[in-house]
Amino acid sequence: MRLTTKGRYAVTAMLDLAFHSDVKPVTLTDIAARQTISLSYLEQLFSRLRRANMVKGIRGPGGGYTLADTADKINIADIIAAVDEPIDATKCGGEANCQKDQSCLTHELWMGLSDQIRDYLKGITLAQLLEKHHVQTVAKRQDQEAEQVIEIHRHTELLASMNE
Amino acid sequence: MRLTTKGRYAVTAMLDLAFHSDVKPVTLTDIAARQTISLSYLEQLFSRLRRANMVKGIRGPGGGYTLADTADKINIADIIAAVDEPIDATKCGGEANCQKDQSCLTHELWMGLSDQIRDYLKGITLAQLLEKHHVQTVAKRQDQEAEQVIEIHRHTELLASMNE
DNA sequence: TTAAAGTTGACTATTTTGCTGGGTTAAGTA
DNA sequence: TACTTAACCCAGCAAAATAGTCAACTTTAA
Repeated sequence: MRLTTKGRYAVTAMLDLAFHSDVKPVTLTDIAARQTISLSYLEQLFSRLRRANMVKGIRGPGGGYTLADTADKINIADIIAAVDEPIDATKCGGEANCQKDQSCLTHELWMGLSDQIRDYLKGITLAQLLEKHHVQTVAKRQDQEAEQVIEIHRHTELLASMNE
Repeated sequence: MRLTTKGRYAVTAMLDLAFHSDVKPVTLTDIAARQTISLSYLEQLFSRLRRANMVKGIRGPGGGYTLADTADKINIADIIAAVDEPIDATKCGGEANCQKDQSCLTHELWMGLSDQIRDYLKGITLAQLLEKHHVQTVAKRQDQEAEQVIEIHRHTELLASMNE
């Protein structure tokens, strides 16, 4: 279990999704605007999230992403695991330096600790995070911000189409 | 609080140190041999650990490193914090993208989670890890292995000196 | 004094991050 | 049917982090 900015992005995006996907699918473009994450990077992350069956992609107009399950059944550990490479057998597995399994056992020590953190994060769901008060206030604020951005975007598009 | 291989190396090395430093200071060379971590990388890590007052360096022959405090007073969170860069103000702090503090509040959500993990790891000490049975068995096995390596090392040195 | 050990800094290679930009494909809508 | 909107899928790239190398220097026990 690693904890990096990549995982943070994924959790943030999933939380945004959980907050907005009740009514209709949410486009990555919207999430990108609200959370100021690049669209292409979001695509990469959601590609993994989709393959891990955390979200469902719906194509075409009116499409977007929805959670594959209810928010109370999606935990943080699974989100992070979905976007992170498994650290698979870093030096072990093969013969490499590790003579037989000796050095690998050292890793197991860390893994034990790592497992405990994983268990801890498994106990936290998106639903629990949504309940937090400040998450709601921030999300609402971001909605308002994003509307302005989309407004400007539409305006720009309009001007562009007039110049053609 | 990030969790990467860097932090894992540091925790592993500190645990090795805690296990061996009762009698006399432990050299990085020994830790490197036992834990198969490159000596130079260990030097970098211990440079930070020393500046964070986690360990004491003792120079000269018979020198090495010892814990700066007893094993029951050194927790995992502090070890990781010592070797990791603080993620200081990634995008926030300055004006950058974050309009005023809006986006920064999103980070606070994650930081809350991050703080909880930190608190959790603060509750785990080196002494607690040492008590675990399999840690002791592995450590002993590594001692035996390392002796063989040192044996071979001495043998090679001897041959080298004979060729001069 | 001298050699063993720690200490420091600069430098390199590799991997991971985060991102850009180019497409293709599926599904609604005019 | 044509067009649009979105997901999906690549290939590559720059910056950062990771992991390690090398060389010089300092301290101190023997």
